[in-house]
Amino acid sequence: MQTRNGAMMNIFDELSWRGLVHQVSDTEGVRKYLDAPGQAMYCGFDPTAESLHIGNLVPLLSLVRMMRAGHKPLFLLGGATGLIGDPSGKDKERELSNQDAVNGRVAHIKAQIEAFVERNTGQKPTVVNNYDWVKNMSAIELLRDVGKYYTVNWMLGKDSVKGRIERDEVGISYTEFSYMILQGYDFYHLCKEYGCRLQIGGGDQWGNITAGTELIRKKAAGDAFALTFPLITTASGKKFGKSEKGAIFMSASHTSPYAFYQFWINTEDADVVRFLKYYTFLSLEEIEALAAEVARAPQERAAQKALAAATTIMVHGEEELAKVLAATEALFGKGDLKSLDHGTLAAALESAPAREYQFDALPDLAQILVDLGLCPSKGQARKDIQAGAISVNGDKITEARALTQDDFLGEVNATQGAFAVLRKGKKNYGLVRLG
RNA sequence: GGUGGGGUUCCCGAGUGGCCAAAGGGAACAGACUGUAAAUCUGUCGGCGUAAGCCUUCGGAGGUUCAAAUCCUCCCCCCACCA
Repeated sequence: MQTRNGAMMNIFDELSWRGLVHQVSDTEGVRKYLDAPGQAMYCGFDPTAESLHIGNLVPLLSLVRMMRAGHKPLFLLGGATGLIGDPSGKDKERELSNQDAVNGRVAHIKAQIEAFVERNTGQKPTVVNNYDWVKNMSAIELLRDVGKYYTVNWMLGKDSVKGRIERDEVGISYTEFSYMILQGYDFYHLCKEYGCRLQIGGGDQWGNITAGTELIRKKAAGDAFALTFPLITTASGKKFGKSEKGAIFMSASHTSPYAFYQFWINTEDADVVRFLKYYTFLSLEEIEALAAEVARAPQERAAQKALAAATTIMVHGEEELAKVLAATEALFGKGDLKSLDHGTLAAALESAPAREYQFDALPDLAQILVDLGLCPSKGQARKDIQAGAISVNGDKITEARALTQDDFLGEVNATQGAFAVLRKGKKNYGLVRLG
């Protein structure tokens, strides 16, 4: 990234104008640290699910930005810490995950990070797993070589712990209480092995990160830095990253590229410029131009399209984006659904729910809507039909009726392979096939 | 350990024997308007049923009653104050 006068911009300053810097332990120290190329920094990802979700995108992307700026970030997988459970931001004790599950998730997330980084930098990332250095640590080592550097008094002052102790009905187990010293040790370990002196993370990670900077200061007699990101919220106050259907995952098997794209394209005007800064590599100038577009012609949604395209390419690649755009054009374009090329239509609906029936054993429409997951119950389906929320092949229907031969598109004269497109509201599609 | 107050449908919260599938608000879904936005207005919001109606639900288990979210008994959990 360059400044307006052409000089290379310090990556720290870039993160600042993008609005990604929340807290820094030593602003000048961090800027200086990042001035020289080839510096190491890290961020941890605990394996709480099989796939990362877009809540992980800011930290992940920040490490990628570091890499693109010539640094050497470390992507840390919490194979060990994931077994303990981070109390940060949690108001009650977590169930322990079983080890096989954690190992499985670590493998998935590792592959995911590698693919993501290679797509966006052309280089292989350095992925480390804290299980590798924690698994053989003895209790004596932990207590003598790590625990001795932490006073309980200091630990009790951390928000993650304080919140749980003040509410005595929840409490905190010794296990979760110890989480911060493990994460602290990670930082120390990476400092020693890779010369890593900067850890970044979400706003709730401040306590854990400073547990590391403390340990490094005391044990290694050197400085280390902490940087956290702000909590991302939407203008209307909703949690970012959740659609009505749940979290938006980065893996195509958890959230289809189509759904992923749709999530971003639906970003509110009031959020879109901010999100372009957070979630794309676009420059300040490019983003300012898009902001001007939003002000001039909001109905064009140029910024939303740019945001959705950039994030989809970043996570799923160009090829997937092309497919998603074709599907979006087919489903939201001006044309008549029925006149669309059937191949295009079928491809567009690839990730929509689909059911196959025998023509002479077709259930009633309400049941089909329930089968497709478009409506939660037959009663609700009937109400939706009455409310005019349901359309068949793009034609709105207002009373319950059975699907007839005329409703099916595809090979004429053949019931085999023919299909009908059901839609609820503007955005929910389902496919009925005859088999 | 003592005393007092509670646990209601996704969330908050009203309801103290029939008029209760249960007020109101929020969330959610849909319709209108727009731009696959926001705001606003409208409708829906336990299940089955075209409907009449039936079934399931008010922390849990029993009981009283023609009838219980509402009364009684026991149990579980939470909150507040005191010790």
